[in-house]
Amino acid sequence: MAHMSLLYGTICFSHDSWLENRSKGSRWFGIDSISNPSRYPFPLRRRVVEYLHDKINTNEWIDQTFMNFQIENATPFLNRLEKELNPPQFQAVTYTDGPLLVLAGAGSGKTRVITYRIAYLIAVKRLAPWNILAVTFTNKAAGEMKERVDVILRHSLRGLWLGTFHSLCARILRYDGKAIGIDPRFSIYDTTDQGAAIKRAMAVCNVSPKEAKPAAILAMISKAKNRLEWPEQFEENARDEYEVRAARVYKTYQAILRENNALDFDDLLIEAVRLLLHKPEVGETYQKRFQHILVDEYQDTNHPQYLFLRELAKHHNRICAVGDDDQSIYRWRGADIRNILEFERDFSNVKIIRLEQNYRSTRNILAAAGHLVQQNSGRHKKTLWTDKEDGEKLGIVRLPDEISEAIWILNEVSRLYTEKSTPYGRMAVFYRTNVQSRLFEEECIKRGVPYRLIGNIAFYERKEIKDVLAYCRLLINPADMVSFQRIVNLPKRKLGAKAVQCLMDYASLMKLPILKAAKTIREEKHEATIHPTTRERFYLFSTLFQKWHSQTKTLSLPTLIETIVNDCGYSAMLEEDNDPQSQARLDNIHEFITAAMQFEKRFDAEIPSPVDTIVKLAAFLENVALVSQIDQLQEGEDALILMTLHGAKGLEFPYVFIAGMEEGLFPHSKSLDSKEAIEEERRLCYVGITRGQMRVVLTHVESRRLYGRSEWTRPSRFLQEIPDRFVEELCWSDAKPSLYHPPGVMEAFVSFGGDSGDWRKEQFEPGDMVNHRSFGFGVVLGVEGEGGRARVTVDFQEIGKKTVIQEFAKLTKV
DNA sequence: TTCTCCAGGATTTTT
DNA sequence: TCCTGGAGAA
Ligand SMILES: Nc1ncnc2c1ncn2[C@@H]1O[C@H](COP(=O)(O)OP(=O)(O)OP(=O)(O)O)[C@@H](O)[C@H]1O
Repeated sequence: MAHMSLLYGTICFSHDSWLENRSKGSRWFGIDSISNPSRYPFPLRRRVVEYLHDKINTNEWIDQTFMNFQIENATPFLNRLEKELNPPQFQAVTYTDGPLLVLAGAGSGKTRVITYRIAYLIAVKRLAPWNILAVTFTNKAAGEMKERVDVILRHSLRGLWLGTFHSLCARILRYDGKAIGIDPRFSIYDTTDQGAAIKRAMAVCNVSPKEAKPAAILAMISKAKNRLEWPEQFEENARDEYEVRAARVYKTYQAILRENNALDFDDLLIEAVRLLLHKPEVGETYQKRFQHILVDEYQDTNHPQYLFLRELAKHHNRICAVGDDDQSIYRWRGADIRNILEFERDFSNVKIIRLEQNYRSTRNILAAAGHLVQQNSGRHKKTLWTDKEDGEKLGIVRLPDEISEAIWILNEVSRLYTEKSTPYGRMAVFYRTNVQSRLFEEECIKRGVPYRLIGNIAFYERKEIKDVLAYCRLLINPADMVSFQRIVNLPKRKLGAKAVQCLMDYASLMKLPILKAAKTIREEKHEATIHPTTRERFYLFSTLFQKWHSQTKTLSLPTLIETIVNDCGYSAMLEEDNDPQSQARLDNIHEFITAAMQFEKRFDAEIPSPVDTIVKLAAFLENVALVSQIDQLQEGEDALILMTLHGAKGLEFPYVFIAGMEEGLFPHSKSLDSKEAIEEERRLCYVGITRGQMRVVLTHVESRRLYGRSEWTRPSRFLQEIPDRFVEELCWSDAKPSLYHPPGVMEAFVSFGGDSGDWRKEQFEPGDMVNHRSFGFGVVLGVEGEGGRARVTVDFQEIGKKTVIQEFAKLTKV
């Protein structure tokens, strides 16, 4: 993540013309292209190095003259590589004569190859980090890789471009997007923001949300963008009336984004591609610069990403991609498997290396996964072997319902923890859909098992955080109407929907940034649609931003955000209202401010020259916009990992539980009617199983509750596709599960087997103040049932409303 | 303009 | 089952 901040080194903000020039942002937020390093704010020596690097491209000269890298003699390093890599891996790391594709199964060390290859290029091939571009699937993977390379090399990686496609494209667009008319202050719109924009677009086009779901239109637009179809072509290709109207919405949507100076996730990619394709002088700079390109998880790249790579690799033709077609699980969002299958055709003189030794899993796990994925058609046959022992067979457990499923898995987790001293962090529970996480979470809470829930509602998608972010974004990008609309009346400022709509129309008409419109509308004598007092309120609102903007020179980043939160009345609003969630919201905001503080620390460490806080804010926002959910995984904390199967990609755990192995859930009901979709689900299962190092357990239930309705289910076909000899059926206790257990009975049964004895006979009543071991204080709202088995609903100060089982929660009256 | 209540839809996966 | 958003009243 630290690398993110580098790109802001050259951004300059000028205070004089704030709010001005929506389209010619350069004056306000001028960014020097990397091709013009004359204003590079680094110490002189670096500046010269990079300048020359760009101009003459000779590493040797740079090395001898300036580089302060302390790389030992290359020979010990090579010896080390030979020791830590097997021969094909070694070959993949050291082959540098042309395009290279590493096609290999799970756990064969593909990521390891990328990591060592970066180190090799720097240490042995004497490339400057500056000349390397590496792409990973998540920011977390990028961070880890950077750390690994750091450890291997022990020298500065400054200048190395390592990140996700989205973050790298954003970076390029901030530098050079202005060549294709993109203001470098652009906001990045996530799904929620897109929703707001598409609704507006639909309103403009007279398409009601009833006849077409906004999400469906967005999906169509995203698909079109993945094919690089602009609204015009999309309209030409429209096959029916519906698509014609969709095309109109698409066009309007794009216009709105542009007006707001915003890009959505897809735009980041396709605009970067457009830049590279249509501005050869810009493209060339990058093509020359990146002598080596490395890509992990290549099987899940989409068409724009492929074009991005193809363009960048044009000059040096040295691209190294690694991937596994059996692990392609993102075709539903446009990933194109042809990228990896036709790699040989796409680049010239391609060398293909296969890795066949798996270092991760036991034989049973590997064989089970292998047999499963063999059911798929049209795949590359791969050999995968291991010199590990057979290990335990895969466990398959049948349970009566989803509650006992959670109980069973947590029993197992607790058992591993107490009996085998397995740290929680070495165990993970995977599931197909996010809803499933809830029961596991509740069960963890009941038992006091520390857990880490990955995904679901990402921290930065929480309401309160998005609100604060909207204030920040508006401060950076005064044209951002989606952010404006979000917070202009939050806290309440008596600025209702109608008035806001009028102002936005006015801003569009006058081609003014929305914030500027809010400011000037007061003086606008001819604008009769908005009441003068309302105009005054808009003006008042705009002065907030003016004030903050004038403070960006003096305040630190966290203080600035704190000032914003206080000045705008947001914290007061939360403090005053009686919603039990408010305290948790405030805490989240503080956590956000702490994150800003940490970010600033890293930023300052990387960019020594003083930088205006608003630049840091911009960098921080970008960092925030592009973090993915998996990025929440923290090292060093011992907690059970809960996540979707998709999130599990690229990770490994000694103990893996996969829950919900039922037809209609996994494979998901929406995938049942197409062979391709089923095969993708099967690959997902393959990915899940191959995450396991020592033991994998698959659970399924007889009946599952969905939307409050219980459904009978059938075991997933994937269970049958694993040959019996790799599997053992487990019972959830010594007794054979009978056909039907009411959930309460199950729970009681299990709880007596576990560590009980601590539950009290104490009776709670609504209104009682109680204390909970991990949730702190709260007020009882309601009680259901009696004694230790009672379900007590408590409104906790810290985390809000929760229902707990008395005997597990260890509640005490205060 | 804001608040409250009710209906109806949702959850497949995510940068 | 829970949440969102729309409609209608204050
Ligand atoms: N040559 C090796 N010697 C020892 N361990 C290795 C070797 N190569 C890889 N490993 C280990 O094997 C495990 C899997 O490696 P890695 O994650 O790089 O595989 P991968 O092919 O990227 O896996 P996947 O595609 O399933 O995500 C890691 O724990 C890694 O440290």
